[in-house]
Amino acid sequence: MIQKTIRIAIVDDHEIVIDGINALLTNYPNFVVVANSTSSVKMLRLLDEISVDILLTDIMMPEMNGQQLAKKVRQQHPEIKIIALSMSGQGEVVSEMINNADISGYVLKNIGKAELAAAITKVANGGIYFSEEVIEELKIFTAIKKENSEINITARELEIIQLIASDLTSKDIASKLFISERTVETHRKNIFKKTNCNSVVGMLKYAAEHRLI
Amino acid sequence: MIQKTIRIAIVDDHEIVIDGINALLTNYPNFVVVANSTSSVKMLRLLDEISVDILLTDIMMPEMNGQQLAKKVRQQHPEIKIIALSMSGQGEVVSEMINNADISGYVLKNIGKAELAAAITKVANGGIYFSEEVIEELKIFTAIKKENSEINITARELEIIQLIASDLTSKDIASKLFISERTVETHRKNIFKKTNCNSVVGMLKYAAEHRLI
DNA sequence: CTAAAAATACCAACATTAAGGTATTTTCAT
DNA sequence: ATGAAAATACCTTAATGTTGGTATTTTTAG
Repeated sequence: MIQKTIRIAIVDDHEIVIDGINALLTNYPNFVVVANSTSSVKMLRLLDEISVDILLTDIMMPEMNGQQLAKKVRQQHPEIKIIALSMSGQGEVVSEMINNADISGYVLKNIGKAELAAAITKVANGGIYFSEEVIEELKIFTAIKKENSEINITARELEIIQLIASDLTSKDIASKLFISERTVETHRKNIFKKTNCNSVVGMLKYAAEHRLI
Repeated sequence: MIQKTIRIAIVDDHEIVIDGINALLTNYPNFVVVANSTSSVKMLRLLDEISVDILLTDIMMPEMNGQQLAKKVRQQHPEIKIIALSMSGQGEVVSEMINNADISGYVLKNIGKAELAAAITKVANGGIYFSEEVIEELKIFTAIKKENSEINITARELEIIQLIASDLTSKDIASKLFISERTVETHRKNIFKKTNCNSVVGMLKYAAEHRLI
């Protein structure tokens, strides 16, 4: 298999990480890093001028985060393949990146030389690459999502949950939503039944676990 | 000022970061990186064999975290100066590192070449170096600590708070602690008064803000 | 040792919540 | 337009929580 040169751009708000990736990639002659930036905004401008095959981007960054950057890049430069390179790999973020920013890969920063090279090569050849841990997180997130949709908390109930979580009494909630206290009580009751709880604390835990608050 | 060579060891569970720091430091001829490891346990063994002036260590690591490593290094090699290099710089961790592991510096990973070099030089010459952001976090943490000590939640009350937070009723707590329900109610009352709350949710928020749970 | 702080326990009275109902009105998709 | 789902509202009873007390024992610091 003939390997043509793969042009890589790197965005990460930590200079150390950029230097690290560069150092990792110098061992591979068919990779060439053509752009580096600690600012996602600057990178977006750079991509208008430079021809790039693969964008390696961090997720948590100031100004513009990885999700926003990825979406813009997909719009403005659909030929560029994106690999997210993050510390955590939270299922929610991964899911959003896949569904809304159409990324081709997602790896964690504890990645080694060989794995990173493999990921880049695979994505450059039109494939996808997701680290083991990322896939795990995604599975967990998908399971939570599924459970949420099965339990089917209505929008109004969600609103009530969030108001309870912000320390309002039933009376407060009733007057805030211009409904009767009885109604709030009914919603409470239904929420408790649906979430299988018998106290506010339990409900809040449920809500936190299911990313409702 | 004559600069003698400074021997540096680097521990970070992310290969990328190690490579990055190495890359940053190659510009400075009086720094020499004598040891690298992605494992804190391995680094501890390495330090028995190699002579090192400065240990740059991550905080969040598997097996043995930065705090534990720093404490052991202080005991076994008191001549080695330690600089923590972390993503977040949470006040609590910083405080613990200073008070229990006697570190000489704490910088964040968004640090640039010049600042890292300055930090290492300063510490190598017997000084200390803490990033601006770290000092800020430390101030916030100290303020919370002070507020905590002023409000003076007793150990028993803290225990009750944590049991409430884990979704136990007063009755449950009473039987768990082998005390009367009345006593639990009294503790509850006192906690609410001290924290200026009038609901469990408010109390939990207070507890979360003040790092009690 | 002693005084202060903390933990313990109880009472009364009122407020709120939980859990069981039933039932009407809106909203929304077919 | 119509039937199902959601939101609305009310009732009752038992349980739990809140708030005001008082008071004894244990621990701890000076």
